[in-house]
Amino acid sequence: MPYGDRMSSTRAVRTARSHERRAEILRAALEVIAERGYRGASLAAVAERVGLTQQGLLHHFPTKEALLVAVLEERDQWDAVPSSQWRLDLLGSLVEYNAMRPGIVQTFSALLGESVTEGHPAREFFTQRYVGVRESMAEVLRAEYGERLPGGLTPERAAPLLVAVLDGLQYQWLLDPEAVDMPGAVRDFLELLGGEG
Amino acid sequence: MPYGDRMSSTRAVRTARSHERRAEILRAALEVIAERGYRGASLAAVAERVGLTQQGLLHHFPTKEALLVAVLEERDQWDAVPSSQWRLDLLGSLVEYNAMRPGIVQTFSALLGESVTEGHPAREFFTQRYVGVRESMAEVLRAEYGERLPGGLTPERAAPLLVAVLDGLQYQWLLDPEAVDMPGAVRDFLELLGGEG
DNA sequence: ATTATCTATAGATCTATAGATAATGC
DNA sequence: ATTATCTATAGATCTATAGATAATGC
Repeated sequence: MPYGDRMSSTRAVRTARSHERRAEILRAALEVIAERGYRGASLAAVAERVGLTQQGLLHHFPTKEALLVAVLEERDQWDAVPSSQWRLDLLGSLVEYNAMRPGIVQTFSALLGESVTEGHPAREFFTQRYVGVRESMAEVLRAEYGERLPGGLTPERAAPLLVAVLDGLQYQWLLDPEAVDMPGAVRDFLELLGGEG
Repeated sequence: MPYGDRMSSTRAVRTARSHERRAEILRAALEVIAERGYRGASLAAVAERVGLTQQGLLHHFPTKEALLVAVLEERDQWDAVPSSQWRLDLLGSLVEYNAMRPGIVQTFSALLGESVTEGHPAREFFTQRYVGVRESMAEVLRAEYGERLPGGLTPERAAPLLVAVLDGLQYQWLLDPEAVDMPGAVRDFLELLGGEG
């Protein structure tokens, strides 16, 4: 189908360019949100970072909220945690990796903090995300330990604690990286869950 | 000293009135910050809640930042945690109490989240607060268990975990109160720290 | 022809200052 | 006389819409 081919290859080029631009914008948005939060991030600040005017940016994302939604959807990175294939002893390494990317952690933490306020466009996203993350964590814990962890908890009781430790440590670490050994603390917690060794 | 007396009683009345007004404003600010965060909170919204114009409010607090500082200083409530007199088994009850005051928890959590962004006026406050809270928690743990907790951790290693659990659970609970038993989870964690019983 | 980007601009806000007026307490 | 509050307003922003112009790819 030459016609179809021409069409789709044309489109492919166009969307490739467009996707590139969108990706640039999303990267910039991620940075600006890390620095100022979503409410404090202006479209103009994001646009400037990719050499566009604010109105030029709105060609790619029709509203500020659409931009945030795209940022949230893009970032399965911060959903890299779960999946039934996961092994618990990878968690320490994952946190070590996060500790090398303070920007991402800061964007995530700023958005999570804002999301508890009323009418925040990320609220539903985070609510659903935590439902899923708790379930996945419980699965991972069950795969590792069965119905009862060495520490005595069921996977379902341990999961929210594990998630809370990860999130809570991020705030302490972002505020005072020198004072908090985030990966070390996570490993401490895993040992606590898993019994003496 | 009749003169001194008259002076101070006059002042006492004035400051009493003024303090009352300031307290009203701080309460309103707490609410508005819970709903919209600090950056999203407008002076006009706070003022309206106490029946003032925005300019009238600025008579009591000269800038928006001064208002936030006053809010943070006022709230030793969220610093009610530490002190060497504390007993660890009160923590569950404290969290139970917090679970009945979602407004306060939400204000705290929204501010903590925002505070990791650049140039946020609460950043230094939270950084210092966590240094102190970790130290106090370590002391409390040491008073209870000595140099080594039953779970195997030192007080200094356990303290950031305990604090992280408290903060992290608050976000999960604020987003989905039905799904998260915050006081129960805290008690689970305390048992984990303290060994089987 | 379509897509990307720009200029112009409307319409809301927002913080903060200046200065007038009312209320309070000697 | 001091304190509390108000009106008026400056000066910045901010998001979003309308419509023109440039670039891209048939």
